[in-house]
Amino acid sequence: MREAVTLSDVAREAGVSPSTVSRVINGTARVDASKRDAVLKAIERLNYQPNIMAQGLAQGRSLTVGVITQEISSPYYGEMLRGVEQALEATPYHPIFASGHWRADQEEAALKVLVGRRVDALVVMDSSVPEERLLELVKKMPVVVIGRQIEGLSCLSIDNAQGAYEGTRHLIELGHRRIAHIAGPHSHPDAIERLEGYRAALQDADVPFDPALVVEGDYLEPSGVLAVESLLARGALFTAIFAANDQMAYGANVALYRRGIRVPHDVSLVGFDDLLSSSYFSPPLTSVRQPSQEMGWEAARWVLAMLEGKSYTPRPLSTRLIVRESTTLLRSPSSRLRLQMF
Amino acid sequence: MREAVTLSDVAREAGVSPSTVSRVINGTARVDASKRDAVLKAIERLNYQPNIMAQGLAQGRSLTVGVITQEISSPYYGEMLRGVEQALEATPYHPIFASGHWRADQEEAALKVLVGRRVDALVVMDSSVPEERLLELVKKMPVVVIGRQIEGLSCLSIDNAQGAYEGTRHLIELGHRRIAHIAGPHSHPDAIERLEGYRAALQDADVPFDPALVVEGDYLEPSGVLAVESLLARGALFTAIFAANDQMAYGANVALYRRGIRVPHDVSLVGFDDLLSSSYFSPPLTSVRQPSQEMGWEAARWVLAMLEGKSYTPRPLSTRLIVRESTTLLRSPSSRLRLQMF
DNA sequence: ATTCCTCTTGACAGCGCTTTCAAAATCTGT
DNA sequence: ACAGATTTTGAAAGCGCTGTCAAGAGGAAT
Repeated sequence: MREAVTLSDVAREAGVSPSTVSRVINGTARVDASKRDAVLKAIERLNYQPNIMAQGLAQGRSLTVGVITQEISSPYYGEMLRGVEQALEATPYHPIFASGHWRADQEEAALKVLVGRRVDALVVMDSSVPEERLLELVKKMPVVVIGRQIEGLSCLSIDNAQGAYEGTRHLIELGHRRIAHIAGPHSHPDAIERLEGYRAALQDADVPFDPALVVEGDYLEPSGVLAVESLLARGALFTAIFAANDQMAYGANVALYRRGIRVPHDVSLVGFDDLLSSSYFSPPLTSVRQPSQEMGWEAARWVLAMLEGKSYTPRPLSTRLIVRESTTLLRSPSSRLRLQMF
Repeated sequence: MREAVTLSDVAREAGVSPSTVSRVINGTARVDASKRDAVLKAIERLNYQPNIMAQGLAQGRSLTVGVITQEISSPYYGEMLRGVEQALEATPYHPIFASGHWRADQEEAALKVLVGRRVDALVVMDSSVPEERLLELVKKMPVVVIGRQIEGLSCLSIDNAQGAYEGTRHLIELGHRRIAHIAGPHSHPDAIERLEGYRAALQDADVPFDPALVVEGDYLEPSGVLAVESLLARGALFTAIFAANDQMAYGANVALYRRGIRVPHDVSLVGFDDLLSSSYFSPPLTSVRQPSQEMGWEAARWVLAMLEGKSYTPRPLSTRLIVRESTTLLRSPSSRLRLQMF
């Protein structure tokens, strides 16, 4: 483990003072061309890389942006993280991630770690920590919250109700009237909003809302399976399913497949998020696209702007229905009858 | 942005010297019980959190483990990252990620960033950087390489050939003889190994190897689509496909679906990796499981051990064929004929 | 009571860098 | 060539923490 070259090594090599080296590195003040050259050459020769921690200590910043996700391996967060990564790419900042696993206590622990590491700013995705905690943090550093609307904070989110409305309306337009909904956990505001969008679409089309067609999941695949199984078990009649996210739609799809119910032939299926993999699903999944990567990107740009004291107006983020092959026109009544048999 | 409490604040509050506070925090030396109490109380009262950067500077370490992935949003790396995260959870270390995007130059840039941030150790996944570069790094810090075997480095990888062998043999055992292979990029050693495993299985079963049945992809979904399309376009006859990874299998599946070729009815499909989502694929994908999360975990434990100067023997990592519903017995010749029509 | 030990404690010098501040160097105009 | 204005430069203090070192406090032993 050989010793790292320090700034004074460079200074000695270039025959100038450490201050001067610092100045050419940061461009903090003008330096005579000849000396600057010498310094740059020395840096090159010694292959010098500033010690970020020392810089941080001296300047009171870490060039680090903390990012709270709920689950780093989830495809949904993966896309957002990619967005954050991209936005930070050409800047001196680097992201550092920590996962909350949808649990307030774990998220709090994650926040502690990031704050302890002196991140300069924070991007919090789908937080489940109390509002006050975030409001407290925002006094210390720039914070952008994704997927939650909190007074007094910079928030970034999509119109979940609108997205769900469109997804549901699409099914209605295809002739479906008995549309089941696999909802997200009711502890998630976005899940509630999606449920509301679903209900609004039904209402606008004069389709009565049937609570028996709504099952709550937890946004993960297995809960989609369970949801369909429970619907089927209790003999619910439906010709379409609107799932509150793609992962549950995936689960629903397998459950249907297992029962020999074909998508979209027997049941149409709509998801929400439009994960990268959804276009490669079979059948390719109709889904309400949420611009996840862009959201990560916008959030990161936003905190960067705040760090520079600039103001920033994020581009409006909107959902868009992506129609693929998991939805189709409602078939003749006979098909509905067949379904009844399960 | 209120000022952070420092160690001296705590010292003043507790009526002791900074050294004593440091000793209490790190347990570096014994401290009189009464004073320790006072310090702990003061820490509590002021809600003090040590400045990691200052600690790092003073101790010459950053408590950070750098992780090079190729694409943070990829489900495959997501699982590994989760493993790393888990392994580091109860330690003072925290991971910091950077992506190489399968390009040596970008990976080099990512390495630079991590080294500049003074990571204490490095986990490198599927690196495409020259061997020498890694050998150079290992002189400076503990390094564990995943998915590549390099003399003189701590490497962690599965037996790709063996895995591919089993996946292919499974198809053979189901009666298939015309098995197409969607290979990974030949620049990846693992892709080569998988291709070899595929060939070995064919050979052991006396099935002649037909180069026309092998198409190269790039490990991403679209290339799976393309692969199938090109096989079909050139009139290749096959009753099964072994894809070098799940993502390409997903792509292949859609392409088949588009042509009305059913999996597994008309064509059996085997993937490699067994991504989390593969069990929710429809049909649920038969795949060669690679214990990605565990690999991330083992790699992280390994570097931790190295940091502590301990030796570590990673548990053997092996692949396992997970048979699901995308593969089935070869059907009567008639089905093969049907296929010919495409 | 005196000396010698052992523990506990605080002063202080860094870690590698930035950032005043004032001295040195250069340039202006006359 | 000289005073004054303007750059350019280096010395030095400090960012918050650790770790060495020696002084101070008690105890034990004589």
